Amino acid sequence: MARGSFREQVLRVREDAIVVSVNRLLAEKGFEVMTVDEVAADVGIAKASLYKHFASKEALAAAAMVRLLQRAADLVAELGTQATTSSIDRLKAVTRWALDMQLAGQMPSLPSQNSTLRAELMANRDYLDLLMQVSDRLGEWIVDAQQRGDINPALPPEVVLYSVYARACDPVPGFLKAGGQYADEQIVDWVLASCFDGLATRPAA
Amino acid sequence: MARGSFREQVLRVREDAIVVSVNRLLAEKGFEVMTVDEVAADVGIAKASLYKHFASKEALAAAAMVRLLQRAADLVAELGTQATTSSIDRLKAVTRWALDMQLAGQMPSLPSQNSTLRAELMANRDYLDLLMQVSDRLGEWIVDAQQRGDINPALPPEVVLYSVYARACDPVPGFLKAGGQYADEQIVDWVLASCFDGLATRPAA
DNA sequence: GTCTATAAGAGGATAGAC
DNA sequence: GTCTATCCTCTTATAGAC
Repeated sequence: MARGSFREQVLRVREDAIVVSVNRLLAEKGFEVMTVDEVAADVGIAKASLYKHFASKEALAAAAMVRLLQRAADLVAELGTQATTSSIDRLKAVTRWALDMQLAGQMPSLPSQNSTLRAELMANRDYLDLLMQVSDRLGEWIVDAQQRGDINPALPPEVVLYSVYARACDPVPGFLKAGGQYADEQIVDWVLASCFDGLATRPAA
Repeated sequence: MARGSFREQVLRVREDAIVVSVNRLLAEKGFEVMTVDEVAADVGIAKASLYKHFASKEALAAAAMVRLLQRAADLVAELGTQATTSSIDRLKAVTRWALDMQLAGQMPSLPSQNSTLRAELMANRDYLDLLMQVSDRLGEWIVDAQQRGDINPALPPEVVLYSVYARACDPVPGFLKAGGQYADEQIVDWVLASCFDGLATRPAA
């Protein structure tokens, strides 16, 4: 990918700073509560300047979501190169990454409910392409893990895939962190364990 | 509890109709996207009349949340009378109820993020009392189930409690229902299984 | 492309008649 | 308590100078 002229590079850096701010604010307040004024203030530029870079508040948020999915796709690609890592461990690694992001306040909350953002995302080719790319790869790992006996074959791969995605907006880590008595790593371990091993006691192998 | 005069009974019925509408709209769109105009239109009265019953949009939503918690408390109390039901089965029954409510479009989405509603709820005694009442009872069952070897004793009861609560806003059932190829009961069974037994294969007992 | 200033409109809340 | 009509704030988005 060509870097373009110096001006274009400056532009990309600025837009990246905007998207980083949007990502953080989305994680903190969600799309509806976040205002464009806040974004402008956080970035340190005038609101009108924001609209020179992004056509709407939805486009602003969509850019953050695409960036997030790009990071997920990068992680998935990297895990795919590690021939020694099993599918189940790859799935756990992705889930752990999502939980880490969430606890670091960098996981924008997905709009599962009615929202103008949802409509924008469903019409965004970059977003949909990345989502499918990641989902396909995770789907392969899930099926492989089921064949190897590491994931319950009674569950449709769809159920497993959605369960992994759902960790990104799981309120449990936030509740535990709000309590203030556990370290982030401890929280992630517990949530990971409850997700893959369940709440019930495991029978002896 | 006294029923009061006829006028007061009519009032209660009307307010209940309002709260039912609010509950459904909260489940459908969430607090931020829901508008008071929509509520008024759905109930079939003027917006100003709504404000004779409830002081604000937050109070409106809080009433719906209190009603939801009241139902949860009723269910928990009823389960508590069934001496033959084990703690783990009681916990599963509560979780199943939450999933049923969600699939029926009657589970208002909890405001885990920044929201004026959250502040209102944290100042609402009815809400907090009910929440503590339900949490205490669920907590007892969790500890008992751990002692009986039905719930993983390595998990703090807090983690288990939050995991049960989190099923109320789990996006997985909604995703599966949106796919349209599974019956509601099937979806609930899968989500329940993944919650208590985990995604990983269970070793032979 | 960045700014200041402002348009345009949605949505929460209320006035006042009945 | 219910209505119609209105107020007013907040927020998205843009106009126009530089």
